[in-house]
Amino acid sequence: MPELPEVETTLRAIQKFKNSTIKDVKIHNRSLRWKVEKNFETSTINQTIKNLDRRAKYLIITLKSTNIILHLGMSGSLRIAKKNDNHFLKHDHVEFIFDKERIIFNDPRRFGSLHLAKDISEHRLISHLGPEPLSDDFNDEYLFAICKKSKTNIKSLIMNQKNVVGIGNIYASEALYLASVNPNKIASKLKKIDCKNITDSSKKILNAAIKVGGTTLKDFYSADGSPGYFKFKLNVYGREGLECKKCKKEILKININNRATFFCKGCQS
DNA sequence: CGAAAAACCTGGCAGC
DNA sequence: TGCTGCCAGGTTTTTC
Repeated sequence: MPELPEVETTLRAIQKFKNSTIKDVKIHNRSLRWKVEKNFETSTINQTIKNLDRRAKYLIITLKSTNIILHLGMSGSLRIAKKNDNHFLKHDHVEFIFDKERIIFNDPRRFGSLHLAKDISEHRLISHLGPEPLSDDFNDEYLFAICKKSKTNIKSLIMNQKNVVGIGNIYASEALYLASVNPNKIASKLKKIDCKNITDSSKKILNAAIKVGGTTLKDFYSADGSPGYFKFKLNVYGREGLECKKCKKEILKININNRATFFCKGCQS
């Protein structure tokens, strides 16, 4: 479900818990992507949240003596409920309970994860990650240097979190469409101007998606319950067989690395 | 070594 | 209705 804009939307919805104290933690199912460690509850209960942040698609909740690293995986979401509202949904795996409210982690496919880490940047899930796509570090010079020495296609390259974080399957197709670059193009054959178009387009598409609360395809809702509206602005994703909004040619669907990939055969030839 | 494929899970939907 | 097979927004691990 969540790529960078959806995680960012979720972060903004739970920012209000800064300076709140976690009164209780209930874990109904520890079997997420990895087993939640045994001391998770004792390390987090009665701790005050000092800060909430995002790195790549990870939510970072900083407590006094440790950090919670939360990943939503493919199908995870957070929702905020009143403390006394006992409405329980299937796949509600973890509850963080505060004075008056609860944050509930729901994840049907259980690809999400929860970890504790004293030092975030040293953690094995974080340490190898590339630059944030919205930062100045993700620019044409940087991307061009990586592309030059890569034999893989450009879509796989920008989805590889070692190269740049936060771009998943939907926004990879969308960014390359906006940049007029064919997703199957071998990275080393790209010109500098292509890289400039790709970095610019990525930032543009991610910012636009964040602005409207992410993309709701099936089941993404922000923690405050509102849906993402970006699906109405998708240019190629899920539009196979329809005509391109720019050149009127057909939008095609192909497989790259076993992932659905959409592009216009006119403007991305 | 890098790149491709399999693996982790469940649910929804198309087709029979 | 119910079964089967395929597909799904991510990332690590295994295989080639």
